[in-house]
Amino acid sequence: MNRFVSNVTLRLDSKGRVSIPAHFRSVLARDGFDGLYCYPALGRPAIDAGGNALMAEIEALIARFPPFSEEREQFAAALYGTSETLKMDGEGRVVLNEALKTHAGIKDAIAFVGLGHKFQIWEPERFRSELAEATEKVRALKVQLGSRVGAQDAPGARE
Amino acid sequence: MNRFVSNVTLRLDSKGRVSIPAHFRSVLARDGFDGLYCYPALGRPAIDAGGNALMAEIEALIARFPPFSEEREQFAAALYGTSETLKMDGEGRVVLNEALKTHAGIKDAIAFVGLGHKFQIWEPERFRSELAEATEKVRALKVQLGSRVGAQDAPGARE
DNA sequence: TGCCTGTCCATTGACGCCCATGGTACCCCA
DNA sequence: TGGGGTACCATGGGCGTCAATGGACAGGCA
Repeated sequence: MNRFVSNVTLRLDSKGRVSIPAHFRSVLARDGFDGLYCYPALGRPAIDAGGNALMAEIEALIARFPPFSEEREQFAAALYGTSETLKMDGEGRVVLNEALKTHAGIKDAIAFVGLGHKFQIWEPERFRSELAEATEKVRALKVQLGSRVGAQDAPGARE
Repeated sequence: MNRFVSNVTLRLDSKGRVSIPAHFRSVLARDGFDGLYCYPALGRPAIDAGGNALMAEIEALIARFPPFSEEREQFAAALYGTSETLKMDGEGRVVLNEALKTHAGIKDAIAFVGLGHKFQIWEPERFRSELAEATEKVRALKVQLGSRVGAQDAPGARE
């Protein structure tokens, strides 16, 4: 498995350290990345985190804009400029800096949320409400898809 | 046979483990997936479960949205973020985490229900009533189809 | 000198892995 | 066709390992 899936919430200790879930660590290791690449998520109170796959995706995103264009500069600043590469200690823990914690409103606990090629770091309470909202949207889309099936293409069976 | 069919109900042991029905296991093995990919079913108190085929379906759903778009992030959180890849022990058993059990209202027994390319995990009592309702719908639909069959094609298997 | 950071070790509780058992359905052979 | 044997499957339980967490200790920088 080379995707980040599932979610867990872990606590920060008195020194501000937090364990990266073992499952996520193994994905990072398979990805060949030592440490944790992360930056404040755009437009939401969370932190994007991952390894080489995430970095490559960002690079591809920025490369779509012509060199020296204003968009490119802005994207580069917003993503690269705010990125950090956190070191992991021998037990697989990291410490977030103040900027990241402030952005996500993190105090003493963290929700790790797998998103496939990357994962996000949330303040647990905020994640709960975000998840409720997201679930509602997915359900709405499912209904929409369901109404198209039969009239249009129907790839494999569907619930 | 590479489809999940039929239904059985099995019991959880004192450690919370439950055997995946041997027939389902063999389908998973043929699918080349080690373990069990699963997530809370949308809009119903059940758990969707399967292997690579199911994961590919989720991936396709998310891939419809551009990277870093808000929709994609939310969908990924709702789908990947609530997914689990459960490990199977040497005897083909898994243990469900609390989130999944709560969602489906599972206590000490499980109904495994084949749905073709995936299967669902239900609390047995709830499944009985769900099945009764579904049977009624199918009967109604069959009448409807009967008038169309011959004029139309019947698309792939469906729940 | 004092604090922050990185490294190392200890604890404990959960989980993975292994072996054992009982029951059942199927098969083979008389 | 019936009886015995066998193989597979669901289930139970023991035990070792690993993950999450807490804390001690040694540099390095201000």
